[in-house]
Amino acid sequence: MATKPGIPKGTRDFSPSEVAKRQYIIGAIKHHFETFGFQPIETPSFENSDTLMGKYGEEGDRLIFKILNSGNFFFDKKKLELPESLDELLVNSSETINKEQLIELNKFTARISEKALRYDLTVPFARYVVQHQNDIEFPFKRYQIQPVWRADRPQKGRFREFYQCDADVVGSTSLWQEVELVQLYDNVFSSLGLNGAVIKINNRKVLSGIAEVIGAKDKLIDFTVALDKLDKIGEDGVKKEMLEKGITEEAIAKVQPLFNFTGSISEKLAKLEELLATSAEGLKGVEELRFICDNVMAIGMNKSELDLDVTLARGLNYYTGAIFEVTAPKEVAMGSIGGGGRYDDLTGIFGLKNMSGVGISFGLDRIYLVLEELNLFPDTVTEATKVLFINFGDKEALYSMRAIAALRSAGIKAELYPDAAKLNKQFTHADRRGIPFAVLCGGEEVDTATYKIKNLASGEQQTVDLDELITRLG
RNA sequence: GUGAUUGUAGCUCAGUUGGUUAGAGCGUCGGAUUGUGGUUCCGAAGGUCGGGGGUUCGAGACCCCUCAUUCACCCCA
Repeated sequence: MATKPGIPKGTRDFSPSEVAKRQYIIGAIKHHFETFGFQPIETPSFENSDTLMGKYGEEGDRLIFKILNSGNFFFDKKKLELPESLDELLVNSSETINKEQLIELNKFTARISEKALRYDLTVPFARYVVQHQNDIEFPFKRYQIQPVWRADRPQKGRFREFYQCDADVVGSTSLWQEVELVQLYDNVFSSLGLNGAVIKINNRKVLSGIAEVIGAKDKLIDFTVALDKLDKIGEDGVKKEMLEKGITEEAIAKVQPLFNFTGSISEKLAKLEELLATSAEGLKGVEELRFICDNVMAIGMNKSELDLDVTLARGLNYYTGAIFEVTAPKEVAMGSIGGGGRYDDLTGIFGLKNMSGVGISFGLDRIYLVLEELNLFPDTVTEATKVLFINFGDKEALYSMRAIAALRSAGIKAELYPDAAKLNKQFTHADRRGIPFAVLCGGEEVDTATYKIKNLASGEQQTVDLDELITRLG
């Protein structure tokens, strides 16, 4: 029985035109990564589970695709033995799992699954840096464009297999890196023809400072997660959530200016400086932001905008300094198309201390959707074959093939229809492929050493010799 | 993990309070048309109505279970 064709949920097939457009974006990103001095690395699709587990929080661990041991490993009886404490879960699946059982389950899982699919590019990069530290010249600027996998429940714009395009610098705490990364964002988006991408910047130290000032230092995560939703659920919604999380009304009142945070970047910085006057860490964050923003503005931007956004709180788990996020121009409601930040202890989890990293990431899929919506893909991106030779039979095909070889040497994409099918069918094929020219070589043309070239858009056709044919298609 | 949504031809979808042989458009294939396509006309093939169970004289339609799908939340790119 034939199996019904299908692919796992959250995965996608890409058609030739989709691949062409994706390659166009990747090409632009790669080009600018390289002009900024980043070098490519690649890491395996799957890592040892130990490398990945516990690096993304409880939620993250759940979303890691685990690979079942294969081959002889799978039949190791000792490894397959299920702990007694889990028996009741097998019998009664509605039973909720308790903490001890969870630990047992994790141990069991670790025995039958020793490898897992890469969840992001940052952790494998950290592993790479530590493992190859003797061979790396620091500061190390690397870029990496590879797919990652998450056992998420897919929805609009979210997949279980998707590409990340990351550029990171490790081994330097200089804020000039942050300045450069803003420029890198600007260059890539500007070269893709995207006007008005907003590069938002914030600083983790500022967020910590705010939490310190309001006396809710232990609730930093709750506070920033709530604040991050400002443009989504509004001022009242955020306040309500903060109250629910146990942040006092008094504390919220202290940061009232943050709920209506407008003005130029320097005005915003002044406001923050005032607000954070009692927090040394907060003031440090303001200084960092000022350095980055002042220098970016002094150098100048292309077609993007820079904005200071205190509601930016993404990736709090590891960011320690600058936080970046890029949103699409306002006219397309697409949200984030890139993000990044600085993490002071990138490699600590693998035993290499004092190695600061800062990096950014491009959201390929969303950039694709934005360019599509704004009709910014150049027509040439999807152009494939330039000319199709109509097949009249083997004798004529041989004659055509000689011309095709000459055209290909001249760098022109040319091909022969493989079968001597009805002309009707061959022309239809050319149309559907979007091939702009057809060449007819029948008995007459072979005898006179000529070629009949037809422009499929206009319908015009002319009989020419080989040199003229190459000129016209070149 | 939570809450919804939708499953009918290769694709997009109709299908009336439950009623005889489940339809359309597009696509595919053939023909008009073996030296001229993208637009015309004619014809054909293509269905376990997601799966299982139930109600009924009768189920694509109603009920239960299950699987899949899409969307939102959580989280994230």
